[in-house]
Parts: sequence; C-alpha cells; structure tokens
Amino acid sequence: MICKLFTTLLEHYGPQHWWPCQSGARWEIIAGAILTQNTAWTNVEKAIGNLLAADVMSQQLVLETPDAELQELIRPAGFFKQKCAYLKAMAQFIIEHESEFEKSDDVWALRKQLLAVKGVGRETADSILLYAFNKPIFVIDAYTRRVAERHLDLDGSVHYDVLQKTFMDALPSDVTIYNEYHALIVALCKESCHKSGCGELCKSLYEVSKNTN
DNA sequence: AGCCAGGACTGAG
DNA sequence: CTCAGTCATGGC
Repeated sequence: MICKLFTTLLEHYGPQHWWPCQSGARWEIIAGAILTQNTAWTNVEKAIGNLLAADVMSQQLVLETPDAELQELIRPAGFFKQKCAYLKAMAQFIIEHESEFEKSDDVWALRKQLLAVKGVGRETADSILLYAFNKPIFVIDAYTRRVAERHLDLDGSVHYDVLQKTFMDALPSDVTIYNEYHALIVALCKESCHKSGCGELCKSLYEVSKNTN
C-alpha cells in the first residue's frame, strides 16, 4: 500500500522537487526547517525574505547578528525568541560539522548528532538530513500522520520512529523517493484542504486503500 | 473571535 | 515514558 500510494501520487501530481527554497543555499533549507516548526509556511517565507533582504542568510552572518536584530527579522515566523537561539545553535553546529556531514554515509549517527543540537527534534533533524544533505531518511510530519490514517489504514498516533520505520521498511532506501514522497504527501494535504470534489485522484486513492499490503 | 499551522523544550507524575 | 503547558505570528 505504501508503494502504491507513492506511484499514485507521483502519477497525479508529478515530481515536486522539494524543498521550497528561494536562494538555493543549503543554509536556507536548514533555517527553513527550524523556522517552520509548528508554523504556517507563508509566515516562514516572510521571515526568510527578511533574512535575504537584510543579507543574513548564512551560518556566519546569523552568528554575527545581535539577538534583537535577528529576532526582528524572523518575527513573522513566530516563537521568535526561541527560534533565534535555535538558529544560532544550529549555525554554530553547521560551521563545525558541515564537511563531516557531506562525507559520512552513516545516516543514523548523523541524526543522533543533530538531535543533540538545541531546538532540533526528530522531524527537523530528518528534514535537514534529507533535504539539505541528501541522506536517505524518511520524514514524518503532521501531514504524513494524517495521510497514514486516512489513506493507508495505519495508526497515525504511533511514536515517530515507529511510523518512520514502517515507511522505510516498505520503500527502497533512496533519497529521491523519500524526498518526493514527503513532498507529494504535502501536495495532497494542501489540495484537499481547499477542494472537496477531487474526481480521478479520489478514485485512485480508493484503489490504493483497497489493497491489503 | 477563535483556531490552527510542515515542533521542541521543560517539568510533573 | 507520557502529558500538559509554553512559546507567537498571520490567515481564515
């Protein structure tokens, strides 16, 4: 079912090419992953726009910027005091470990390191690994849990690592597939929020949920 | 007017 | 380990 849902969504929406990124810089992806914590992406875009306009879009520049100034720039993304501290902690970490992250293939060891950074939980760590460093790890978020319940007949409330393992066991270990799958899940959720009748896609999704593996 | 969004930290039990 | 409380803005 997990594989079938992927091919169905890919057929319907086509490749998504995530992560949404204005500058193409790795740090923008990392910063976005932190700024979007429990926050609508439209608000994150404003904060990122501010950072770009103020020329503060890099690890070094973030560390050089005083807290009060940085907080003002990221204010639209909410939780701005926390996220200011989180961004600085992450900036320091990336400066120290970026080359190591580029080289290493031990995804789980890298993940463990990221989780030790203040402000980085499982979803943020996995988003950074997958979208900023192209490591094969599957991202679980609120959308994934909804889709798992709604279309895959899974318990969406299970522990993060359990649901992640369910997806990763069912799929080949492939960066492109993990990347696209998560993006397609988001595409599905965003669209069905605004549209009720969905025609062909609904029929295809129904076919997916009839399969029992 | 409220409710919620692509979470994570902290303290309590 | 599970659970509520906290952090904050903008859109609907």
